Amino acid sequence: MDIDKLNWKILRCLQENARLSNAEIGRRVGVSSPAVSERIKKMEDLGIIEGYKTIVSPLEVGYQLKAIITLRAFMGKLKPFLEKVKTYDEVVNCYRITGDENIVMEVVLKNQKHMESFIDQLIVYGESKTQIVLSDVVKQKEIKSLK
Amino acid sequence: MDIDKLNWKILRCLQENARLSNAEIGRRVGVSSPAVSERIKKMEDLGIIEGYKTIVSPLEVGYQLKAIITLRAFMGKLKPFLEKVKTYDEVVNCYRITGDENIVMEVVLKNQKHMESFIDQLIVYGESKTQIVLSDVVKQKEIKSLK
DNA sequence: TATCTTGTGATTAATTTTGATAAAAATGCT
DNA sequence: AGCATTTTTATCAAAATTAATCACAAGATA
Repeated sequence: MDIDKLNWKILRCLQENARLSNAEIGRRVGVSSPAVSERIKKMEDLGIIEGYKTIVSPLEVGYQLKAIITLRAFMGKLKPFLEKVKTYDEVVNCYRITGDENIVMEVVLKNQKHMESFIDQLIVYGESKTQIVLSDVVKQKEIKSLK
Repeated sequence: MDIDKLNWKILRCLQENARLSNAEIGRRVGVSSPAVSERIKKMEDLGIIEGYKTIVSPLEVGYQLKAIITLRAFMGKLKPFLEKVKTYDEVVNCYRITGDENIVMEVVLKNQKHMESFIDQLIVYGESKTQIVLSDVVKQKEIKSLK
């Protein structure tokens, strides 16, 4: 598909605020609202748009800590972990990666005690390394059109 | 603020699909749409809701690679980097962390050449370590109410 | 020329917003 | 505790806005 200038303009609006109305987007990008609606639907169908998420502040809802945890899985333990990780409420992002470690996760935790018990759960799957997040430098930045 | 059962129900809807109408959310959680509207506005004002983002597929728009890059900043180079990183289109997430490395970033890249030139830019700020993302195991999972 | 795509404008249905009112919860006083 | 007052928050209804759908026109494609 051709993801043209107009679609990028629409995507820029939607990435910045997914709850904008089609009419408002249309006003901003200079096209009618049915056109916006149709283009959004098509981008959804094509998988360009994967979804619309609300960003909830972990701090405001009681998660005092954020951490990056990497895991070097034991022999035969990677696959079981890939299944198990989906059930952890604490894990907001998890990637399989190349290199020494197999997994990197972003997790939210209530407090030190919660962190301790969470890390304890990982022991059976491999060696984990925890790095506490001090601050968000860049958060959920939009994806830009490439030249 | 009391983030009660009803607000969590609303947040669950919004995290799953930020573009649901207030009326539809109201139907699902059993209140009128003005009630939903008012509660959402209050959660926005209080910073519980940080925003509404559209998730764009990096692959579908031409970014073939995703990577996790950590940076161990040179003496005096951390602060300049924290400013510079905001200007990088490739960086979709960036955290300052504890431990050996100071920074962990999630980046999207067009190809190997692009990766090479991006990593080259980092050399002046510190030692970087790059891990290619093989797959998303868990992506942007919603934040749950804690018991 | 014929066909396919995509935007516009119009119509109708649905939604949001606003203000008025009522119910519920919290607060204060005896 | 018991009761009245205040505050908060929900509902309802009307008006304004928006979304979905349609026919049709303008370009692009074959």
